[in-house]
Amino acid sequence: MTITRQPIAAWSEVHDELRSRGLRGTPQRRLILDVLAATRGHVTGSEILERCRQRDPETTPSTVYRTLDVLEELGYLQHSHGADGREEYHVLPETEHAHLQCEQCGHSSEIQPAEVRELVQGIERSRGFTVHVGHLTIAGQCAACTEAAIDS
Amino acid sequence: MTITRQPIAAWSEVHDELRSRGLRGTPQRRLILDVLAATRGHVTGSEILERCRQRDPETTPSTVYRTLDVLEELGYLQHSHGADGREEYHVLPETEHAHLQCEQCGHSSEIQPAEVRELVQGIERSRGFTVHVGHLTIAGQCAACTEAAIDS
DNA sequence: ATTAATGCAAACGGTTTGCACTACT
DNA sequence: AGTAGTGCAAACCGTTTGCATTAAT
Repeated sequence: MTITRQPIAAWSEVHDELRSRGLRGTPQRRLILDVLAATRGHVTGSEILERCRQRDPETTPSTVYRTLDVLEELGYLQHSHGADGREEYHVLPETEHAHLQCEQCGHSSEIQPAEVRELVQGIERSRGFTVHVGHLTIAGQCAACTEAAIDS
Repeated sequence: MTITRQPIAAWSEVHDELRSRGLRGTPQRRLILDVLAATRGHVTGSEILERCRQRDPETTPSTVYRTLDVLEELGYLQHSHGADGREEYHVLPETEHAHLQCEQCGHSSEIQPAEVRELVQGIERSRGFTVHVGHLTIAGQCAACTEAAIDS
């Protein structure tokens, strides 16, 4: 017997959730939700736009960005900024995590909160500053690029 | 007797340094260097532009940004991205440090490397990832804004 | 004389806006 | 019918670029 987990995010329900809040379900939003359902981790706004356009070339930036705003207000997304300064959306309810972004190759990987807990707690204790772990991006050079640099 | 420390950055010498590298000293660059000399910590590119314009309204964006590029190449500046995604220049040779940026009020304060050393070393050990501490911005809510939120 | 740097003006890229129109409820 | 959402087109903002001109060496 195979144990199948629930899909991490119940994106199919979000559409209904919208309506129950007096907002509206539209084909455009359904498409955006579909794209998000097929997305893991983090994406930029323009990436979402592009993926929507692959499926429906008519997709408009304003609609996408406005919908992302709504979804963030409802708590389905969170955004932060990557090392290049672009808006980066985090698809929830994945565990909140920080990012490690290589400035050489641009690759971005996740760090679990446990790995940064000490830091976070230290800052919260000493500064009274509440850290948004999901908004934390640590830039630098990844192992692969470091090796490549040594080899050359 | 008063002990006066050397100015942290020898900005007055940078102009000469430029020339000794075959680059050129110009009044525009001198102005930018003056502005930088009067700057502590971090500034965005557009802030530098604005400050230059206060002194010389003729200042042109391209000149400023190009000069900042040059200065960064020479190692006098470093840039990262704030929580709002804008380019943030760090004036050196201040000690390299990370930033704490409040998403409510926008205020940004510095964290010394010592405070993040454990984190940094942990990541470097476990991931082989070289962290650029000077590029690290931790977002969240500062003590003042947290209090304000509680009071209301 | 050489060539780096400037200033202009235009383009960029991602994102946001105003507004008339459409379509969900 | 009422109002949320759409699409368009234009604006936005910080930043970047090409190119002819200027000026530092």
